[in-house]
Amino acid sequence: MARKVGSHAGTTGPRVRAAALRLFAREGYAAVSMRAIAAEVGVQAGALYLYTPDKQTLLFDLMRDHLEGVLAAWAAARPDAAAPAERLAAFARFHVTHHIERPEAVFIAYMELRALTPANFARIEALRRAYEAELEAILVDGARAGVFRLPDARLAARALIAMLTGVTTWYRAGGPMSRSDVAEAYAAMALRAAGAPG
Amino acid sequence: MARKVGSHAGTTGPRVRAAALRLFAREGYAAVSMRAIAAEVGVQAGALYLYTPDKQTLLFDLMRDHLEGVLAAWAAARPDAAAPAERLAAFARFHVTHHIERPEAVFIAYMELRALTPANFARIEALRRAYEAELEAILVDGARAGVFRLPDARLAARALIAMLTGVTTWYRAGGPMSRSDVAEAYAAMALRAAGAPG
DNA sequence: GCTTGAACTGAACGGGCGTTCAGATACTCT
DNA sequence: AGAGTATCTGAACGCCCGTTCAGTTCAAGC
Repeated sequence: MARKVGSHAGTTGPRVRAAALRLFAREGYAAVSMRAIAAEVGVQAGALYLYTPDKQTLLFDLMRDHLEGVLAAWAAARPDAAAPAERLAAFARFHVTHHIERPEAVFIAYMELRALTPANFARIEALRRAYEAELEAILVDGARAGVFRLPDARLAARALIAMLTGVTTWYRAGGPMSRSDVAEAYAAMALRAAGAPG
Repeated sequence: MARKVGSHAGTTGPRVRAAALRLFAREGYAAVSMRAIAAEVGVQAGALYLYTPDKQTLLFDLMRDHLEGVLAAWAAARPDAAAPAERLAAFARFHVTHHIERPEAVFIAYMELRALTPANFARIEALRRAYEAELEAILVDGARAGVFRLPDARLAARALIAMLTGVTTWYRAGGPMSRSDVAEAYAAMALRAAGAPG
């Protein structure tokens, strides 16, 4: 037996990545075998190697795609001309709504860093720092303008990102709060944490 | 060859747990073999089974000890009679200073939940909820007294714990900030995020 | 100093791992 | 219709996994 009916790289490739995303998030990279991913797709393990050179690259590609997606989406949503408080609120709302929609990718990007080879880790870290720098720039601008009261912009950026990202650990669709309710609540807390007046 | 010179269960047992803690934190539970832990201790893999019934229990014990330690330390430090704002500041300072000292245990307790069997997971989750409830009670008291402005106490408790725990992902001893500097900065942000006046 | 039991070794168990590859089949293009 | 190629199978490679256990050695108590 060999090629399957209806098989097509254009559909199998995405299904491989989707299965890997789901399984890596649920069980962890090290605990997921290529055979398990293949079974989820409905294929033998060897077939996966038509779509990724190896397991490590599969993980790396998922992380890179996620982080590049976050950066691109923020670049498109970013209100450049607004005042710092408005920019911070926009960032918080964006971060929560974007992350709440893709908890699996978020989980992987933050938890499987240690599973990356050093070279791949460096590339992912650079993307993470670039995103963190976006928030830090807002905080620095606001502190300079005297509208934020912060102990330290770098520390505050890290604290706020941790707070905002934490939403993915508990939010489940179908609960009492809508996504925009949650985003608004987090944005209000972020503004207050930054010492914005109001 | 068999028993080693100077061997003693009173020293090997703790060394097994210490090695497991370090390796689980660095590589992840699934990626660490019993043979790797044994090598770290300077022993053969079979000897580990004098100190733990199996690998799963080793992980569970590390998590339980950590969480019970957090709860006990907070129970000892907790200022019961103080006003909500002072209690929140105390909680934030305690959480940051306690967690900053044991980043490996914190990492494991938050990242390896998925590696637990369902029964063990339930027991660990109960401890985590008990700790979260401590913070939530402070927030509820403060909101009732009108001294905090919160969207939702449960959401705020989760957001604040995520923010405070995030310190372990970046703080390294020997940096420009002392541990108490960091704890103070986080406590100030937590108070502001809760809407405390000042 | 001898005995006894605690501490540990080294080998083995069955099984799963990531990856490769020759061969078989289904689709596509002419 | 036939050729060529993209897609997938199934078996195999060497290696590592968690756990068990008979046997060996050290340390402690009499």
